[in-house]
Amino acid sequence: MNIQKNTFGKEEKLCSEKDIDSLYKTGQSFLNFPLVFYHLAAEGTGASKVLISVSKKKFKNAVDRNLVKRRLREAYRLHKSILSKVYHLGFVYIGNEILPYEQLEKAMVDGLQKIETAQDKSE
RNA sequence: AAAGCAAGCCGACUUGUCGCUGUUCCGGAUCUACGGGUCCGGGAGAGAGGAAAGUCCGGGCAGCACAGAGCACCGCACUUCCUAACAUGAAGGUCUCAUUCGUGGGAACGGAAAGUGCCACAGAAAAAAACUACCUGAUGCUUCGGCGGAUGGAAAAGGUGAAAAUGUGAGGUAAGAGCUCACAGUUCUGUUAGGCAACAAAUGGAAAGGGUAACCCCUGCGGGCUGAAAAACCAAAUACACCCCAAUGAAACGGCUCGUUUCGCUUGAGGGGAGGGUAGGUUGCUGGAUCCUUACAGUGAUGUAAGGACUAGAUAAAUGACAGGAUAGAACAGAACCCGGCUUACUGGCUUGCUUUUUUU
Repeated sequence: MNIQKNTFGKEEKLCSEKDIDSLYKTGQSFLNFPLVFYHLAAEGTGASKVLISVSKKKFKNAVDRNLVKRRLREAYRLHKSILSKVYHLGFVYIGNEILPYEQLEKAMVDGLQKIETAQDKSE
């Protein structure tokens, strides 16, 4: 059990168009199948903000997109304590099939750890 | 009992842990114009569908447009009814296809006697039909027996075709013909009894030169355009244009003056005001042609009355993850302003009706 609560409220979601633009243009990215991670160190305090994207091209039905997004959100919620700083993050799902939660969780953990080490190096 | 067909209904359970979005209550902090608002913590309770989908029709609602009328364009087209409205709704009629003869499906169901066009192939001819064969038999020729076939008649026969001028029989005729008659069929129409009506039965009269309106067209009825990314409100920084104040000017170089350069003096440095409304926020937004139950009316769609209920309101978009139990890793699938209908997708199950087979009485 973490001391910190594993919440995921509205203030942890990346909504502003400006922030999304800057994340895609100036942020760094890498692939950890089935996810592409975008990350950018954010200023200020508070919680990291997260953007989750599942393409309409890959999943035609809204139900399928929602399922994948929910699983990704759950995986992030349970493992976000890996991050030590404040970031703007973007997760883009590029798989062609709906993967079980176990695989998504593993990919999420690896990805978050990579972000952490990459940011340490750049500083 | 099993199988098949049709119609209708249900559309998924439960325990624990963590988590998400509204509502409401309690406590604390903070702001206040004392109405309340914001934030934090905790409790309670609520939280996707029968199709939420496709966006195919119709309406509410909103904005814009709008004297009136006509044309064009688009849609609809048997009858009556229901409805806020529509029909692709209900009930019925007609035609048509299938049939186990019970019934079920389909209809692109106003007009071809307003006009135009078209009717492949075949056929003489596809709309005012003469090819063969039939009747008539001029002039001419003749061995006086006839030969020949102009002209005209004729839709009865042949063959072609999806379709050839209503069918059969009789009379009639030069040969024929609805030319006449009998029976039958088609269209229009009068009367009588049925039905609100479409229609349909009997009976009388009239007419008949085909199909195609899913070629154009004609007739009748309806339709303003755009959709919640509509619309209303609040509104920071930067930039933009406007108004006001403002001049023997301003800025750069320079320690200062002169000077030089640039800008301004109709085009405005600087200050102020008031705009529009981009990021974002609030309203729209969920109490409604609402849902449930019962009774009554109706064949039915549906309507009326009474009682009860409040039942998502998100904004990158809330229902998930893990572990366990029950046949079990359960189909199609996720609200986005709201409602009525239609269409399409589908797991498992239930109910009703009909048919067939078997068993029992």
